[in-house]
Amino acid sequence: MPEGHVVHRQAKEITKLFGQQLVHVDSPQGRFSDSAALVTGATLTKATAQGKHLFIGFSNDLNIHVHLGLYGKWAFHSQTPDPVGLIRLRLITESTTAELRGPNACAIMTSAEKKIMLTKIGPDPIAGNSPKKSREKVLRSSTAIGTLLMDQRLFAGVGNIYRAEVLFRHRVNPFLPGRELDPSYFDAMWADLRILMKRGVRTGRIDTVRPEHEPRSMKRAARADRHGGEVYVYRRDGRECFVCGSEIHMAQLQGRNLFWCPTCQK
DNA sequence: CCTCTATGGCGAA
DNA sequence: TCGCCCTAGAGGC
Repeated sequence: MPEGHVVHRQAKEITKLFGQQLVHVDSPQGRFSDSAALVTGATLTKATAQGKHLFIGFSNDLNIHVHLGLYGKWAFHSQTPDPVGLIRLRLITESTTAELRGPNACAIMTSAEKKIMLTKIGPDPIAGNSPKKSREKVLRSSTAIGTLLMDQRLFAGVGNIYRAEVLFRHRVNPFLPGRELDPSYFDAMWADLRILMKRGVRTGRIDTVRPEHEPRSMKRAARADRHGGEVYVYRRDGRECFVCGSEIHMAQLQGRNLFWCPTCQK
């Protein structure tokens, strides 16, 4: 259940474990069997990420496109375990096995098809893509900035946690229409997303709390919310804001839970 | 054991 | 806006 930083980590991991090797590809579950047959035995060249999309490239110009959605998961093993549960896709060498369960998307595509898909995904802060077009669209839009931040054509790889946290860190109200956002705030938030998400790629967790706001009562080693890091507002509804002490609020926005501090983010 | 929830996104209505 | 995809952990009984 990843945001973009996790997918970038997985791309690096798959490249490290399988890159430039002949890989056996199969689908114990069966749903990917026909496609797996098209790449099994070929050399896996490199895995790359754009936003939350993963592309696993093979020497025969085919790619496996994976999107984990809410439930998808990769598991890596140093042996080949007997398949347990529904495994959509396996990558197997003599020394390593990767198992993919529950992805939203898992499909074969040519490099030409991959290229078309990439044009639809939008700029990724981790990849260092230019936010110019996103900036123009956001600053013209009547849609709430909290909704725009979840639009993968504008902010590829940003998910519900980074959305809530970047808005808090810049004290921006989630319901503010994009066109009422001061342009300097767009630039500051994009730059901040780059920092936060690249840190997430390194550490594998989402940490957004500045040192001066860290709650004193908690030992550093003991801190870590359920998502694996320490945050200001995500899933902290009903608890005290680290900055002002107000109660963190939660509301539904476009079917997703939104968290913010009504005092800090007026 | 059961129910609820989730870091996502698609397509139908 | 809703249902669905489809998995696993948390929490209640």
